[in-house]
Amino acid sequence: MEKITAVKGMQDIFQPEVRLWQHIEALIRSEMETFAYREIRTPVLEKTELFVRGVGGGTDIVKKEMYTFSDKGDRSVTMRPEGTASVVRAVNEHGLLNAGEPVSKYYYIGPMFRYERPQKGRLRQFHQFGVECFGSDSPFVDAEVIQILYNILTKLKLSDISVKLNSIGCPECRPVFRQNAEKYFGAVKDKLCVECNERINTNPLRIYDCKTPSCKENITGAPVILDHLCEGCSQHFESVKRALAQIGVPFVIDARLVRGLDYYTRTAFEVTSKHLGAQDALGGGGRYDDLVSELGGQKTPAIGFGMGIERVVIAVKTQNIDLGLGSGLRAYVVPLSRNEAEYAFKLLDILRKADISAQMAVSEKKTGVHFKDAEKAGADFAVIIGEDEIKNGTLTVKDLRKRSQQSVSEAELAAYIKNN
RNA sequence: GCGAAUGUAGCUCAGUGGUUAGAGUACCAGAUUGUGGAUCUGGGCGUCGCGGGUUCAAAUCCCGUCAUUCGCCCCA
Repeated sequence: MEKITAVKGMQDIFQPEVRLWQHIEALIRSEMETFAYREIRTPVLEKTELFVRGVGGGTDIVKKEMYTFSDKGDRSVTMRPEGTASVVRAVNEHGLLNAGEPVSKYYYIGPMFRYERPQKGRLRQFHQFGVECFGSDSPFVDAEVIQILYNILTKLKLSDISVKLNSIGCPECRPVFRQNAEKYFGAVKDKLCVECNERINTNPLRIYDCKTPSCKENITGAPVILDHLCEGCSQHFESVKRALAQIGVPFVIDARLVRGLDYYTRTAFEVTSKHLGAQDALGGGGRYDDLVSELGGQKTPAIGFGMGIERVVIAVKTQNIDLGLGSGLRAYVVPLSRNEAEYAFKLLDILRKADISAQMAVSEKKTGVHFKDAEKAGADFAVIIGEDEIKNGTLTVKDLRKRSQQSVSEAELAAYIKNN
């Protein structure tokens, strides 16, 4: 029989790593609580049209990376490649932005799908934590959103992360920049790579982060978007910088930072880590003041980001960060022979009813092996019941970390374990 | 979509034409018949990714295929 394996680019997450996932998720939820964001859960499957219009028909995501297929009613559907479009759709569909709230703040955690060639930190099914804040164009909201991402990564004890910040302007100032850029790059056209030559007309911003050496050389001296910001965008950008400085979020200006999705305006940011591979962004996002209206809602300013959970996991693991995540198992109950098994099962129940995570040895083994098993299971204590214990009416509780043991009565057992 | 590397024991890997394919580690048993991070002794472990070809003989060479990994691209 041929073994059935997981689909390419999709992976199983299990112990001990799943512990880290749970920790990250719990941290996200508590952080969202303090920042007053509420969870939103949207379907994994959406009408294809949503992403074509939302993400942008010109992006690689839409052009070649979507899991798109026809359902039995011959409707084209797509497994979501990112979260923002879905949230905007949901929010429009249910009129959530008309509920009278000053701002509507949502977050989500869930799987995303992109049909790409897998490599380190890049999968076909990956998980994103994302935040979307609707209804305000205040720079404080930009700062708040960036702070959320920064806080979470910092609370995971990640070092060597850097927050990159840029403004890519708005529909008002971008055309001017575009003209200048086209003029500049047009002049040095033959020194740029093939792809960049295409970018001159399609998306000149992308030339700025091209890695081809000859392109890099010719970028020096090229017009920079930051010099072309209109009065409004410029002031906004300055305010965001001041707000970040005020709350102690360190950042660097990266005039070459561009985001791959079409919908961004003004603020663009990204957090990178040195501990990943070529895919070094842990998360990124920006402002999208026109997306809500482009998807049929009222004109609503908004900003958000997405964070790749797999990448955060990689970063935490390669930095060997100790987050103090144990197995969670406290007690391992060991009946030394069949004669004590029933009593052991009763003890197990006592512990569990006291909300103590407990497990019981179910096969007869040498005592030494039981201790090994208990350690392997990650238990803090082994509770031994043998002939002697039955005779004396006590239990032997061994602290596997301290390697010490003590006689404890049945009545004291739960309290003893809780207190040690 | 393009480029490169790698697929041998649960894990990490050695073995580049010649008997029954090895090591470390992990596992199991015992030394230690009720006490786990040490030592020693013994033990099991394999469709050598899959399919085909060359050869007296293939884990080893050739072709194909699949998978994984890393990079390009792109992005989380």
